[in-house]
Amino acid sequence: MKHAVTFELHKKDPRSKARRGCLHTPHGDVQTPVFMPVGTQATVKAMKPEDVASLGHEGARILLGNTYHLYLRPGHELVKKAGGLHAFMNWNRAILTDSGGFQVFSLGKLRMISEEGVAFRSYIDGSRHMFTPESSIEIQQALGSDIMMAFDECAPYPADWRYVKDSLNRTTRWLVRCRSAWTQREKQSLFGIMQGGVFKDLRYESAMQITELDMPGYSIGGLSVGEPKEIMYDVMDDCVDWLPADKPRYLMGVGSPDCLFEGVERGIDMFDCVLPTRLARHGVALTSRGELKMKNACHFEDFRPLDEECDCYVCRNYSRAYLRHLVTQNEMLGAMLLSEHNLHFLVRTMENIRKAIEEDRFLECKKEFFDKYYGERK
RNA sequence: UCCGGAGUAGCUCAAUGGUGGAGCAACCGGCUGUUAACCGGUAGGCUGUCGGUUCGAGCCCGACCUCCGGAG
Repeated sequence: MKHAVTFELHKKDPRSKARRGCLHTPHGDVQTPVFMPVGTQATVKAMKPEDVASLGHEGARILLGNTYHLYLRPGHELVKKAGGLHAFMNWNRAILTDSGGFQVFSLGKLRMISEEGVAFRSYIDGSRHMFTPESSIEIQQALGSDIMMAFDECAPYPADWRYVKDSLNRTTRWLVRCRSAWTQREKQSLFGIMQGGVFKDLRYESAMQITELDMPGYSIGGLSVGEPKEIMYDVMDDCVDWLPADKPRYLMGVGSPDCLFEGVERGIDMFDCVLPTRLARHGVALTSRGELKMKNACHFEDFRPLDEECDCYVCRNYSRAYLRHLVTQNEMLGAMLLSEHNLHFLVRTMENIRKAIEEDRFLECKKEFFDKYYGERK
């Protein structure tokens, strides 16, 4: 049977594990490596869908939505009545939904994990709920995303070896149940998630278990949860080798511009992260010369654009002085413009990376980026 | 002019006669499968002025200055 989402590998970088490919989805093709903006509550915060669609030169091709949040509000049944998440939020390109697994971890105190699933209380009204692999898939099928994520447990850092081992084994058993509950195979795909914390033997164990299930794609979960970056890079480096080359590899929750380059170099195809939009709402701009904290007084009288090398709508029309004014006054336009710029910056950076891989100069592209990003500010 | 009220951080206000605080603003930092337009830190003061009472006054008393309200 043909899967809803297939991966086509176009090219491999001769001097690193970086690769160039394409995800074919029911809502269009997604060129990889790709950064996926996060739209947890059926919206990329402070952005109109049409503006997300015109980010960079090619536009964002895929977004994230979240099972946990949409289940609680407005409820997946309502989204289904609306015609699915695409119709509900007016986004006709691809959507990937997270399973709610991460919330199991991040909403720590409100949950209770068992073999069956996770009992938790709503952070909104304290009401009691239960997520199981089956219910997570049922919700994601109601949402109608192109790529569903398996229901997993993202172990915290630090966590001891024994706990992580038990956790990853349960996550694999949950994956088997997710796969059985997955019925709309011609419309939706399901990715498995590798866990194992920072323990390489456990990562290997997890990889062997999930790859045996022959999923359409695999993600690396449980990283970027507080461990030092060097450890994350080291673990990731091995994880990728244990995943099949003909399937997409998705590093969940990453990242910052430097992490994107490090991930691509190690063979990651997909990334998502709240960082660019959250930083934007908190007054920080990502630029080719590093982060700019727009609340800082040094931008008061600076009439240059955020990034003189950027061709986004914001940089073509607004000055740092104006953006600082908006941000310090807590005007919503400040969050809107910085969100648009930051997402454009990451989407554009990924476009540059894809082009560099095609031209066999990924490592040069990376060095050039880092020299500027961490070099002297202008 | 008279009566009343009020003067404390840049602003709005706390502080039984016993080491003057908070919120906001300012300045700085943090944020990685969004409970986050959030969280944290730093700085900022001859308590309107001058006298008096008291061991001790932002606080009690007097005068003056300024502002607000009322009356005329």
